[in-house]
Amino acid sequence: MPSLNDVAKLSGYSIATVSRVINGSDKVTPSTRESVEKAMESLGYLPSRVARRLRQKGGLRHLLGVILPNIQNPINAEIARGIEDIAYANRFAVILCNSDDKYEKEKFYLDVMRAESVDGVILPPNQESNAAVLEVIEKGMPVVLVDRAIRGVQVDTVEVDNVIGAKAAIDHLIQLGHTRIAMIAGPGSISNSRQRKRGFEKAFKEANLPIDPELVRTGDYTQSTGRALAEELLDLTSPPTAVFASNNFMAVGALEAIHKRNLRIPEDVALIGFDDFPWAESLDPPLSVVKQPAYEVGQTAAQLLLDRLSNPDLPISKLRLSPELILRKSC
Amino acid sequence: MPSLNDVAKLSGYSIATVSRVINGSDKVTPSTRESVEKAMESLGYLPSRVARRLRQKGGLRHLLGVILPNIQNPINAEIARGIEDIAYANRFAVILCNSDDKYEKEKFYLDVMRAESVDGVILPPNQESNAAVLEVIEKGMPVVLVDRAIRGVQVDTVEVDNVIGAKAAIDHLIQLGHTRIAMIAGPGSISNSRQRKRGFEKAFKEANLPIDPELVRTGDYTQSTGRALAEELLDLTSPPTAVFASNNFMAVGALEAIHKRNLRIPEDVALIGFDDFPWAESLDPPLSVVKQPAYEVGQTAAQLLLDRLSNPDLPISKLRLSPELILRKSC
DNA sequence: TTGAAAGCGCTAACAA
DNA sequence: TTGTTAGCGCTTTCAA
Repeated sequence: MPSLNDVAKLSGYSIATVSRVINGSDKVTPSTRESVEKAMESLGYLPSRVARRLRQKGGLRHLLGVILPNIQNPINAEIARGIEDIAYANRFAVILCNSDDKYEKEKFYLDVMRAESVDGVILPPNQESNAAVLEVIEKGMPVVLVDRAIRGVQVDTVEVDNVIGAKAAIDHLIQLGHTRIAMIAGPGSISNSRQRKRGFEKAFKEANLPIDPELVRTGDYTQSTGRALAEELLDLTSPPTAVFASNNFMAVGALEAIHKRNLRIPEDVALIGFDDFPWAESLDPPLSVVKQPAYEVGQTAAQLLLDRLSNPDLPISKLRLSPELILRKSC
Repeated sequence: MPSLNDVAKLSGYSIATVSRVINGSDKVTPSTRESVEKAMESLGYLPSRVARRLRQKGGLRHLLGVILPNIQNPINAEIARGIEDIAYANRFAVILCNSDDKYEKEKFYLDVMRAESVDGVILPPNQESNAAVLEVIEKGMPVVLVDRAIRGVQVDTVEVDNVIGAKAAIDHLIQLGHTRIAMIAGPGSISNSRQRKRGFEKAFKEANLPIDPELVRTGDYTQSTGRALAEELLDLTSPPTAVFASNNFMAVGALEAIHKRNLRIPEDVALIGFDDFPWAESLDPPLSVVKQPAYEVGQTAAQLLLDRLSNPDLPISKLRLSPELILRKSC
């Protein structure tokens, strides 16, 4: 790979002048610029981002770090895409990692981000990783939290209003006349999961309806626990007439369980899930969901990070985007 | 961020010695190692991957570049995950980019990869980008192609046997007694799409069945063209009794079109798609598909790249993994 | 076993 | 407007 030096030699100018041409300095004669550019062209020269990052301590490195639980979850893919589109528009590249919500992986990748001196990191922290995230923030790394919040620090955050989203779903179910509404909740260690449960409870409270603790089960956001817990629920002597699943995978699991028992949806059991996905419409029946604006979450987070990089003194933003209740045929 | 120098000062040794400790050289006294490690610990020192990449021209940079069309396609997410799991196991980080199959984006990201001096790049080339990909390969960058092949170079490639996969689907349909089988094909510019069409044709040929050109339509791998083309097909005076869609999105689009006309599946129209996805089982009816081993493709490609890095003289591998026909309820 | 010093490719301060 | 030079954090000879 040709270096600055090669270009300098070929063009007959110094490396400083070549550097100026690259960086678009206006202190270069047009004719100089032209011959330098010609030299770069003929060598197929490309400035090394690595050398640049090493040197230019103040400036932008044009590299973002993104750590998500699992890119195979459409919600994460949407967030990643939102981030990447903003990044690309600003000529940033993205190091994307999957943490599986495992502390060890998240810590490893956080270290990678530091070691790569990325400009900033976007991630949804989980409870266990808070310490590692906190440490990175304290070390001065710009961080934007998405989807999940963290306590004890002031840091840019883009969340979805999970309480409102869950409440809207339950409100609708109650309006439909349901009183025995089950919730397949997510892990208590994840803040969005706790919030969705709170929305569930709030809806009951406002409607002056009692919650049957037997109808509230906790899964781990996978399809298999969704199925298993729905089966438990349907086995109850007094089973629920409606089920609210706290994420996309568990909703599909619940759907499978209901089908397996040949129950009609929504006549025998109504079903509503949190998280929309490209095939929700084509399910049997088309699944009603609370749709989070995941793509916008990604976009907003990336923009927030970029803004912070160009202006570190900006006040901290804590954004909360609104989910949308999409009624299809399952309730 | 603390540097080598800081550690050297604190520990009282030179930067060379500290470097040796970091790199696990055996030419360091245990007691020296211990005090250096203590210094690193107390400073929270992390070697800069950037500086290391700049200096160490021969060695591994522990950074991979991956360029995929769109991470929101589950197939790409699976490939990405396969790559990442192998990368993580070997302590590599991954720069992941979405090209949207656009030449401009692919070129930009290819430049980024060079500029970041990644160890190697994994990508599915599209026809237009071949020149850019070829250039990168010629510049000496290790490249592994996935999913799509390229002509005119010897380069490591991991493909899926699309011809066999498509043929298996059509064979099955023919066995079921179908003769008017439609194909919703993908763009001719993408090699896997051409291969799937070839599989379709081959099945007809072997069965001594004529292909009605009216039943072969070309879409662009999106849900909307899948729907539109399926509608065209169903509007025919002599409509098909079975439809084969060349990818997941178009299959779902076709499913929607069939539902919209209240046709029964598979009684009125049988449907089979290429590409499996997490919700195919929960569709109405559960969708029969040709499943590509996308996760394995990713894993294999990453392993191939890692092998090549550690041994550049390895012979070129051209692997072709087998897809699997998964029969559910739609045919 | 350890250290001094060169240099990877670049930016930026200073000089001319 | 252009060039010289120091130095970013590291690895790697070469010497001690």
